[in-house]
Order: sequence, then C-alpha cells, then structure tokens
Amino acid sequence: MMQLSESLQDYLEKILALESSNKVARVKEIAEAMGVLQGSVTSALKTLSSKGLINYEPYSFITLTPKGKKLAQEVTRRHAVIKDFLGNVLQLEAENAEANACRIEHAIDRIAIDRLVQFIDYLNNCPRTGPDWIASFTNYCKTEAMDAQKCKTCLKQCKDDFQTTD
Amino acid sequence: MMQLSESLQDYLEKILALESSNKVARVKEIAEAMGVLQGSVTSALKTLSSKGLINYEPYSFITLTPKGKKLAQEVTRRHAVIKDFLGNVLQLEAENAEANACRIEHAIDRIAIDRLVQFIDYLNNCPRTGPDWIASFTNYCKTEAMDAQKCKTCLKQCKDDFQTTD
DNA sequence: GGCGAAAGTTTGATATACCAAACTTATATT
DNA sequence: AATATAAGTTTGGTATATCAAACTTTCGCC
Repeated sequence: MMQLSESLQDYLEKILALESSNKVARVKEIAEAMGVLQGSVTSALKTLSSKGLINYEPYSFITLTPKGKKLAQEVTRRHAVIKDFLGNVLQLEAENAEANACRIEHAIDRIAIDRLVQFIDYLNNCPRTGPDWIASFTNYCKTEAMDAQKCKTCLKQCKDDFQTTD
Repeated sequence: MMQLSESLQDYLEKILALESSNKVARVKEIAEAMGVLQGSVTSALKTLSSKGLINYEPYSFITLTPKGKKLAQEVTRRHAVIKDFLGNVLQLEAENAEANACRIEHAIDRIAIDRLVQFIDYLNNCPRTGPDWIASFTNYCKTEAMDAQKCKTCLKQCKDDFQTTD
C-alpha cells in the first residue's frame, strides 16, 4: 500500500483517537498528544492531506478520510495487540507495556502481528496454558526456579480443572 | 547510558559481526552489510569515533572500542532474542523473523527484552508447554480450531510424558 | 462591532541520514 | 618503480522531522 513514516503514522493514530472522543481533531490537541509544538503539527497535516489521508483546511478542524481512517485503525490495532501481549502475557507494568508498544507498533509487519494474535489467542484458550499458566509464569519470574514436584502438582491441577469443566 | 540512533546502532552491530568473522571491519564491507554507499559509512564512522565507540583512522580498518563492543553486543542480543521468539515460538519463517527482528531490536527496552527471555525460557521448560505445546500451536495456526476432545487427549499425553520422564 | 487572547501558520534554523559524483589514498601487478 | 584499479573520503544536495519565534486568523466577550 502506502509506506508512511513512523511520525506520520503516529499523527494518524492520535487523530483517530481524538476523532473518536471529540468527533474532530484540532492542532493544539494533536500537538499535546504528540508532545511537539503546533508548528510541527501544521507541517505534518499538510503532508497527510497531500497524501489524501486527512481532510484539512487551514484554521479549521481535522478529520480522517476513509483511506486515512483505515490506516489509522491498522496502526491502532498493532498498538493494541502488542500492548496486550506485553501487559497481559509478559505481565509488564501498564506504563512500560504502553511505551514499548508505541515503538514496536512501527517495527512489526502484518504477518508477525497476525501470528502474535493467534499466539495470544491460543495461549489464552488452550487448556494446557490459559490464565493460570500465565499466573504460574508470573510466579516463576519472581522465584526464577522450576521445581519438578510443583510442576507435577500444577500439571495435575490443570488436567483436573479441564476434565471437570468439560 | 548513551542514546544512539537506530542507524548508528545498526552500524555497531554490523561492525561487531565483521570483527567476529574477519578480525576487523572495512568500509566496503560495512556498506554492503548496511545496504548504503561507502560515503554514508564514512560519515557514520566519524560519528561513532567521536563518541568513542570505534577505533577509526582514515583509510585504515575499523575495530570496536570496549565501550562500543558492549553496546554492539547489547544490540546483537536484543536482535537474537527477538528473532528466537519470532522464529521458534511464533514459528515465523526465518527470513520474516529476521526482518522483523532487525526493526524491533531498536524499539524494545531492556525490561521488555529481559522479560521476553524469561518467557521463552519458561515456555520451553514448563512441562505444561515445551516443544510439543509449540508444535500444537503451529498446528492450531493451520486449522484455526480447538477441539475439546483433542485437548483432552493432548493434555493426558502431556501429563503422562512428564510423569514418565520424571 | 471591536478587541484581546487563543489557536493556527509561517519562516528560518538545526540535526540526522542518506545519495551521487568528484576526488584522494592505498594496493596490486607487472 | 609506475600505474591502473580498488578502497576510502569529501562535497554538495535531498528528504524528514523538529523547534523557536514572528506572524495571521478565529472566536468569545464586553
């Protein structure tokens, strides 16, 4: 499709978020969300507009075109998937998961994201893993040890749980 | 520590690889490895040299300083961990795992990488998961279905395997 | 309606990273 | 040792993304 710079992808993402909450986006809000000055936003908006991704007239509000919205949603989805993995699988703190997701969303391609979605799904729903396996991973992160006896008990519990809820 | 641009981190990474195989790195080889022209390499080398990360004299070969080597090894480790996860856990094709790792290595921080290492380790060694669980995930990716009966069999097999190898 | 503040834009500057092409140095061969 | 060629460097230019500060437009309020 169209290869946008990381920066422009970020602008689209913020514009979508503002559009979702406020109907439209304004330069000042985008600048605050991006942590840049308003002048930088105006430059970016011109570029996005020239690529047909936003509706932009000087001194007016900003909305996404259908094309821009689709792209913004893709970026937002990548962000959400990665944050989910980092926060709910790796059990990173929310702030850290967010910070890493912001960067990784630009570095990962469609094939990898789609597979990651499948992985998270499988991990959550396979009876051999699921939420209690993730909890046991969290515990492992604290203790750094695997104990054969504990594993045996854990495994038995896991099997019993699945058989009874069957 | 010192925040290097993605590009300079890539240069360090390539220089380490060349140093490992050839003792020293040369401009031409770095240019080939990076996919840029030699003139671009010379510019980057000056910057790396000014930051005390490489030993560089015009028209001579290049080696890493201890500081540069440490940084290069960190980048290389991040790369290897991510490639391992993408290739051996998510089961992406080697080329795709490599391409994504090249980009993600610059986007992920130490906390996330360290946790990912723990996760891969736990996934490989926990009796509830391990290589056969990953194989069952790979199979799931093809079929996109979870079957309670299959799960029951899979879980029983998993438990039996662990008990006998105990 | 006019005016002041807030919002938005423009301009000129900086920094990074790259290329193309001219130029310099090193080397390899005879 | 001379010279052609390969390797390395320099120069000038492009593109992106940002800031600071001057400038313009819009909008609310009296």
